[in-house]
Amino acid sequence: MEPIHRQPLALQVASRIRDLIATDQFPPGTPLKEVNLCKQLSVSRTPLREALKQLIAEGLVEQIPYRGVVVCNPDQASIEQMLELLGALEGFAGEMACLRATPEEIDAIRVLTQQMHETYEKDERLSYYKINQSIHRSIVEFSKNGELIRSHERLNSRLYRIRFLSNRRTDRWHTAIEEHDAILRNLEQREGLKLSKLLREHLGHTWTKVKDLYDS
Amino acid sequence: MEPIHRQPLALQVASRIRDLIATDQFPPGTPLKEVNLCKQLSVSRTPLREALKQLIAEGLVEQIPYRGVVVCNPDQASIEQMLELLGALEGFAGEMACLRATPEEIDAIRVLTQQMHETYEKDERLSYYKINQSIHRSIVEFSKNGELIRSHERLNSRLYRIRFLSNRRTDRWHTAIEEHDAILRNLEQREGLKLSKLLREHLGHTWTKVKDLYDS
DNA sequence: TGACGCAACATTGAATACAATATACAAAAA
DNA sequence: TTTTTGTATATTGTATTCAATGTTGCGTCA
Repeated sequence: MEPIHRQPLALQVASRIRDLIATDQFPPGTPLKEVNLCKQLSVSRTPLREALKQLIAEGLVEQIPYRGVVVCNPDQASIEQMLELLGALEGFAGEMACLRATPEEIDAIRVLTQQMHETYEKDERLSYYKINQSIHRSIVEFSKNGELIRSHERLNSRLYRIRFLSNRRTDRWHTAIEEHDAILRNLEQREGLKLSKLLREHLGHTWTKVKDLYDS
Repeated sequence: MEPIHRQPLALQVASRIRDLIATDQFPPGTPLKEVNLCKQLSVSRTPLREALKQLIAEGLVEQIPYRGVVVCNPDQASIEQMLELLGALEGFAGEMACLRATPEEIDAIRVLTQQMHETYEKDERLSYYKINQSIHRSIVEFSKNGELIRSHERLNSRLYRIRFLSNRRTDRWHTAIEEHDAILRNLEQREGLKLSKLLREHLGHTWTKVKDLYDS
């Protein structure tokens, strides 16, 4: 039987703060002062500090001894590196997915890609963003490699905010959808190497979008 | 001037425990009881708990609520997945290193590979193991992608123990060295794709070695 | 004799208290 | 006026205390 999963306070606190960062309620640079947060979340310092330790390990916040932790503000260079790595991870995941995904799983991607087209027609940016995330996450899942899935998840969560912001830009939207069509096609035909290349390029384009955002 | 880097107690404790796990002094399954460890390391429970939280995030130990944390004992499947991912990471790193490594850096790999040959002649297993680790770590560093370097470092540390144990086996030692020669050659000629393939295969062979160890 | 329940113990989870360190501001000296 | 230094205050780092939960073992009852 499926065991009951408990949720220690520290874990709950951690995911709450993660969300606050992802949704830009704690924008980069925000100092996370322990006593303040304790009051806001109504927990004591111990679980809060344990939660912060997690976020530090994830690279979402950084700590300076005796000076507290602040929300990370990755510079252009490290965002580029993160996206480069994300591309490598997704590319590899795609390669594995071509070997291991079931036909039903590929169907699911087909459905999502179709839905993505619909959001484009209706000009629904938020839905588009979420479906896009789903597709990428699904492909990674279909690699059937738990370690890869976790690594991708962690890195992706650090990029969530910045990609969300860059999603506002409307240029390249159409191209992105075409790329997704190509991704689907290559997955269907289990063309691992081509799919891998496509996914890496796809993420590369994301970087140029983000870069524009920064430069403007 | 170079600032003095402070090392909060929790960090020091974390790396100490990491070492104890890597060197098999805390073999898989060892329960890490807080009060015991506190006495052994002469720290109080708070920094110890924060250190454990880090190790949990790294996947080196696992926690069951109200029942403590134990050293992870990855099964064959997850070791295979970890090595698969490690291969992907190193493969990608090799590709990038071909683009970004300086001639001096490639020289360094040449020296290390030469030293590796010497350890083989002298039958020095431990030195061989360490030089091997250095080479792989260096290639990853030469990718000049900090995120990639950190991801690799973390995953590699989780595999340190198991690879150390499998290093005892003497078969395949010679082949491994030949592979390293090929790796060096392709790096020298900046053949990114070939190098990537080689590194992935190299890690794949590691998996068969580990698997033998488990099966026997 | 075996199973159930209760109680004592062990261990972790959370909160609070205390110590160490950094920062800011003001006062004094050059 | 500027620089320096000392002190007050805020904040994090660490230790200790208290509470909640899980486990074990013994005794009792069927």
